[in-house]
Amino acid sequence: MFDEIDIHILEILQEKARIPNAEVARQVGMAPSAVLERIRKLEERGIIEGYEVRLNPACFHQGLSAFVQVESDGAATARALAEITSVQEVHQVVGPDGFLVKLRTADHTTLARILGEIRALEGVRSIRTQVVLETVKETRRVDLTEHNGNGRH
Amino acid sequence: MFDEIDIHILEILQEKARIPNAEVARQVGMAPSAVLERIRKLEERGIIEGYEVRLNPACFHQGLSAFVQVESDGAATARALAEITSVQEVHQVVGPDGFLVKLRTADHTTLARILGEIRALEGVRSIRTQVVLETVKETRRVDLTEHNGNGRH
DNA sequence: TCGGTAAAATGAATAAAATTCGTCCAGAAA
DNA sequence: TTTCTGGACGAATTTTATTCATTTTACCGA
Repeated sequence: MFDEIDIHILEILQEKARIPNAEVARQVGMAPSAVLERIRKLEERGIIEGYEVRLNPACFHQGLSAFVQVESDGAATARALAEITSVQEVHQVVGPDGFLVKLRTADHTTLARILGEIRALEGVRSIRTQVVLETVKETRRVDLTEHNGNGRH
Repeated sequence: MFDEIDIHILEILQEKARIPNAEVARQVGMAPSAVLERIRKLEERGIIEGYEVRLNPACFHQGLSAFVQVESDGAATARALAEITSVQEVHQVVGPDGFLVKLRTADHTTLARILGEIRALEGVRSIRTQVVLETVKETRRVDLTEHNGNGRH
């Protein structure tokens, strides 16, 4: 699927995605055109899903996070949850709780409103909310260190 | 803090962070140099925290997600949790559960090992694990639509 | 071992973008 | 009104992106 050079490129992009391709080429010691070709193929294969800017949520009145256990079944509920803009994540989990939802809102008032919305969704039997006091770690980085050794995948 | 043009720029970058600055300038109808200056200031002010590539976790043997409620107190536990590479998120939550941890591993075997590690951490009284069957939504995008009206912030 | 073949890397050439900087304009302050 | 300040502009220059013909590399079968 990919080799060590691809991994190296991905590591660089994972750190700073908006650096010029020529700089990536310099760091991996290859011609820019070759690196460009590799990145394109990684994109085509769906290994690279996209590039995004990481914003400081606190700057946008989005400082309050919460997790909600939604006891419900059925994909309809999941879809309805996913449509709420404050909802950042919806995971179907094993067990009676059904879905685990991650929220991000401005304040407690907004949180209360969103929780009301969720409770009112069809199929929702009960919810249990956990408000986040402090986020100690929050990354989405994929661990690439394991992939350095093997050539193919 | 920022105006509508900044919001517009951030919306564009949130969609596709690796597009050329000249293209951003075209879309917002300004000179590339002015857009560059704005982006720099957004970075300096910490509004833009960085740029990252979004990888497909399934391509890196990271297809299994789980949430773990770690009943514990003390920042030491949080720090220890954060150091585990499989741990993607550590949130201190209100209530007896202490910390909510998000994991990403290759398979059930690795998950079991990591859970053992967490259980063995000093100060951890009990853990409760929820394995993710399916992720319906997973985004980190900040909702910028609310910020279109007001000039200052 | 020896071609033969396909995928990938190179490097040159050109188009495009990034970056710098002097200048200008508008609004705030004196 | 005058001065000051912060952006925006646009020209000039450096750097990159992108394409493509050529070369290299790796692998396979005879």
